[in-house]
Amino acid sequence: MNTETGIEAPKKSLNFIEQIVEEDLANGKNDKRIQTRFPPEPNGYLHIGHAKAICLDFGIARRYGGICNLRFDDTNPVKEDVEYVGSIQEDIRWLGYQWKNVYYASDYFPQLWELAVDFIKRGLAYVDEQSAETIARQKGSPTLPGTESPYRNRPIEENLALFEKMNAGEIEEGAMVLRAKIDMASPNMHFRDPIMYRVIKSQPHHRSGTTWKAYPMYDFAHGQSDYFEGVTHSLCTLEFEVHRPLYDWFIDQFQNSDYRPRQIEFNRLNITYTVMSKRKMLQLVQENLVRGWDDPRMPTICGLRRRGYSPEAIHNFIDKIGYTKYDGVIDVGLLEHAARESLNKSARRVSAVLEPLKLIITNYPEGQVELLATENNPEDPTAGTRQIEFSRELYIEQSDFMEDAPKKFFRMTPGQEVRLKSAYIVKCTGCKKDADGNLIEVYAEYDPLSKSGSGTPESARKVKGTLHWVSIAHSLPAEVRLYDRLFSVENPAADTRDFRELINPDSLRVITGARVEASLKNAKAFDHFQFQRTGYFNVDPDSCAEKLVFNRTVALKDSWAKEQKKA
RNA sequence: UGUCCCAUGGUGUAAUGGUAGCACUACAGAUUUUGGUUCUGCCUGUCUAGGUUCGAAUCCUGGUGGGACAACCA
Repeated sequence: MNTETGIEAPKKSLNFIEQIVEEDLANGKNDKRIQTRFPPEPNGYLHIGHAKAICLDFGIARRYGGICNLRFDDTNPVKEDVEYVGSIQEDIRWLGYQWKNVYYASDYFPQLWELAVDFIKRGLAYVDEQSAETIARQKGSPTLPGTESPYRNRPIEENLALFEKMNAGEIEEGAMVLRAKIDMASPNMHFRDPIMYRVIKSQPHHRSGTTWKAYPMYDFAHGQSDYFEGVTHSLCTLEFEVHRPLYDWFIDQFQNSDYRPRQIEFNRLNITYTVMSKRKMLQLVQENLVRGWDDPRMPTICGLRRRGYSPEAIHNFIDKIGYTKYDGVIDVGLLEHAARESLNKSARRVSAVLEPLKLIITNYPEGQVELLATENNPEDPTAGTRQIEFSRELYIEQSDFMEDAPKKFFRMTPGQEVRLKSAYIVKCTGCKKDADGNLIEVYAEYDPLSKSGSGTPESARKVKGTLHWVSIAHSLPAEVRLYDRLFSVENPAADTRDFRELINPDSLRVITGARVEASLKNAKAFDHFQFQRTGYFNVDPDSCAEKLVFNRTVALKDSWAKEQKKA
């Protein structure tokens, strides 16, 4: 998949929604028009679950030559904020999609009002002035029918007058609502005279200000908005399945042509070791349990972006998980795999030593500096090479040295040869410790004939291990942030404990003393790299010339670590 | 003692009445100047009981298990 040009990868089989769309097309439904919409409520940042919906909504339109509009579902001024409108648009664009039009449900307030008035005039709606508690009680339960409101058969003129008052500011919040007159005994709870309008006076609307005091509810606004816009396929998640009969009912009351939008529900995205609810994410942010909506541990689009995920990685992931009606939980390993798959092809390989240990090449001339050529990306022949500095004093990774090593330890240990990546083969000769037995430095001798790429028999020698390194004098200090899963249990949502108690205390580990190669000096925010043998990293926006800051997107697979765990 | 939805290896997803396949994971091996990548091999699956059919993962019925619905949220 190429998100830049919008070319989708060829697919072997259709998901159930694509099948419906193709059938509709084959049957000439809606004049063979395909129109979808992405309808976020501007009350939070988009997350990977939204990305799944975005890929479907925009993807269907793109694939079948239709259009997809962005519609902000802003019918509740209490919860919504302009703050989110911009970030939502930015995230959609970043994913590689462009909407045909931007709409706001609030743009339809006049039309919806007219429609509601029409419902009243036709005896399909009434103003109820009971309290929320009373209305809830009368609703019955899923197994018990409800009872009718005493206001249910109010004269039409009275309903019209009260509805006007609701919007004129003459009625207090909670004092009156407009309800559809359907069936209080319906086995579907949503048919028990659902609320169409409520009064909100405490908060101005982010777009319409104080023009309106009565605001439509989701069930009355959403389907009608779809209808006004000409949506043909209204795709949403499974929890709206029970709403569909009501969605259809409202439209049945006024539609006057063959056209009608069709709601289709698919499964929500759940991923192990994270939470996908806006409410919980908001809590994480507000209670400073993470550093913001774009904290790299968050499953938000901006968090994943800051973490170093590419749009391609997210598309790869979404393609792998598919769309069904089965409500499962995706292994976060699949998301990580998608990141590696994408970054492996694109990330420039660089040397970075996270936990430095001094290595002295005792037979290398003091003061000498050599420039060595090294590949930028072995997976991409067009990526070319660059020069790196080699000298007598280097840093290697602490974990790459062991004084008493097991047989399978193919790294630096006294008496064993290893290759220094793109440089020489060296043989460890010993190490030095302080009075407390702490390792200070390691010594090795290099084989001058073994220079990488020199073509000598010595350079072609088979050596078990290859280590990454940086020249001390030429390396740059850096802060490196290592992330792990935010939660320590697979499914925080299913846990009985408060989700905040389940946060992984080691989800962020900051390394301040890392050393990286000189070529990273001018790396810019969001540039991504592979730190050789370690993982994929990108430059955090906190980074500056004085202090480079990197985020670990995802570690490389590590079969040595696996081996050690077994032991 | 309601309505609606769902059930295929550990996870996710195909097969639309005709050989249960793919991806991830795990495991084993080959290659490798990243213990990465790549390649090969391999384990594991149709919730259950009936029925229809020459033939059922697929259609029907009953069970079992899971989920959604009782906001003046979306």
